[in-house]
Amino acid sequence: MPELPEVETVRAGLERLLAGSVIRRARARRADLRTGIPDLRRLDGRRVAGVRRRAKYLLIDTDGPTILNHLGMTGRWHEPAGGSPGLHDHVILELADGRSLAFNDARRFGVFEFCRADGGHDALDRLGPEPLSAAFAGGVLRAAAARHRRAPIKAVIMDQAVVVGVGNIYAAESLFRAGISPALAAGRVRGERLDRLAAEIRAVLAEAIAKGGSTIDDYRQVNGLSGLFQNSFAVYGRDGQPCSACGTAIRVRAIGGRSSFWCPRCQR
DNA sequence: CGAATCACCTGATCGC
DNA sequence: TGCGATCAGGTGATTC
Repeated sequence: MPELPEVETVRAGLERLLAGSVIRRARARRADLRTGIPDLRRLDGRRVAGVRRRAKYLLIDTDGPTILNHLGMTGRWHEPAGGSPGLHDHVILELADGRSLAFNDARRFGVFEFCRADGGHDALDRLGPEPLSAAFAGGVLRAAAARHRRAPIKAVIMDQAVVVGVGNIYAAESLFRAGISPALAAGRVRGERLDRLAAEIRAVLAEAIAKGGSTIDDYRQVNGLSGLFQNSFAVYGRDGQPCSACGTAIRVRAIGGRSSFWCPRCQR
């Protein structure tokens, strides 16, 4: 579900709601999600310093532990109606001012753990550069394509060890903008085209953040609103519809086990 | 080693 | 209307 733009939008919303607030009582309503949930009593009485993002992970800093949270496919943060938890509200943060926040995750592919304040955690150790940082320089995709030359280019840009934050939607959209077929072996994409692809990844992610992410089904901002970028999709979910650039029908096929949408004329 | 497949879990949707 | 099959935005373990 949530890729970098959605996680960044949730980060901003959580920051607005939580920064400076004191957690009166934090509790998990089940023992685990994708991984075990630690004893959240360590958060009781702690003040939230801020909310950061690394890749698709949220890091919620307090004057005690730092929370490491991944939204998985269906994770959402929201303020429960009437303050009482609903179906799939797995973690409840009751704040000293009377508000409460819930982490809801129907499929339980999410993560709710602690990590070191410096970000030390197994899940964070092998992540590639942030796509919107200077570390995502020209050579990153060239090196990755050389290393994974037989893999489809779409699988390479979705590999979180290569560059973080790109999931199935933004992989499809950035490949369309770069004019590259998602199934093309990475080793057969010329260096200049990889540089163009890196630029399009940055552009599409930045545009999507500006629109509050993409809402297909589950994803919501913390304030409950949908994102808007789904209205800007060129190919994702548009199989059979005419390409906005050339009119050719958009196609869909599984690549690397994921549905992949592309224009067979614009993308080679 | 790299690349492909499977497994985790619930819910929405589709075809019959 | 009912029901089983299929699929969904992610990630990590396993298999080839």
